[in-house]
Amino acid sequence: MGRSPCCSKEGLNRGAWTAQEDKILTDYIRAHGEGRWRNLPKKAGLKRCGKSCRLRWLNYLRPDIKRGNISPDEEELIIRLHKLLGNRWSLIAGRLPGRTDNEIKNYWNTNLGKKVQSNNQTNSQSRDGHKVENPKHSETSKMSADDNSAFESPSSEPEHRLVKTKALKCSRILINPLPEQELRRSKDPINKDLAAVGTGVEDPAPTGALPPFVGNIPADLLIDDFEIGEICLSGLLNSDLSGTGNQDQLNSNSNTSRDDPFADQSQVQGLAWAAMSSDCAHDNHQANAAASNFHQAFASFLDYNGGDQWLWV
DNA sequence: AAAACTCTCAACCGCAGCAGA
DNA sequence: ATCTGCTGCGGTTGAGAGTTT
Repeated sequence: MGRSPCCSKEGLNRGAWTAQEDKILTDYIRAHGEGRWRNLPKKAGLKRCGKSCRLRWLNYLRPDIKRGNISPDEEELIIRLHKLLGNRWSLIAGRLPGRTDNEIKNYWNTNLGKKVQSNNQTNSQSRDGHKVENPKHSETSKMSADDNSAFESPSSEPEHRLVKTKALKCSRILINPLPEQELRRSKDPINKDLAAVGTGVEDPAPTGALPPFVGNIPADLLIDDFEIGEICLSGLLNSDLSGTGNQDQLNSNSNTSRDDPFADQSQVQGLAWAAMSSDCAHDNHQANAAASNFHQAFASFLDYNGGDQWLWV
């Protein structure tokens, strides 16, 4: 039983691509666009499986691809992102324009994994005065995507970062920046606009008429087409993850922050800002109002989604 | 010079998620 | 609700290049 193979392997070329195959594929995609990979080889006249074409295009032929020469900045970002996300190579690649998940994965496995591992060992040695064997971290490059050890700090000190372990695509977000009664009272068109902050979509249904909850979702948080992981990452990446700076601030809030991940208002506002595209927030007043409401609404949203998909790292 | 060994990275594989029927 | 097909992801492999002995 099982699934049928993605394509018949018979009569297909395998292994390294030739320059001619590259040209055929590139020309075809330029003419017809990406996608429909399964039918692409037949239509383009390539003796390759669709999957192979997709991979070749995404990892090698795409015009916007940077190849090689990963800069120290990029390297540092990869390390930080890997600490946050583990082996979520596609998410990491998404933060590095022009880099592919495959390239980053390879780079990690051949360079950074070893580097990070040796740094951890050095830290362990210097901290404890002797070498400490840490099997989990000695296997960094072989970690599976589900291995939560990727989120563990080399230190035994608890850190307090919240990471969504699974990417979550949202379809709509509406942040109601004012108490419901106020909105009902107000006929001010600005307030009407405010009700749509964060959506980038057409005027929603009259916000004052919204029920307190839509299903289990608080009515003041409806979400439109963005990745929750993106929001969190934006906030987190704008902070110093190296264990100083904002990290200290986070730690100092740890008593409350474990129960309420966004107890730190500045973090909340950062997240809210990340969630709102500039074309949605018409001025600072709106943005601030939305940001403060985002706090409560997002916390409710987290509860709604169940805490089990969120990890403290 | 050449055999042995190591490293790099493009490509492959299997699985999971999603959408549409 | 279930099935099917497509796409995307992460782990793994292996050919070829580079280095060492």
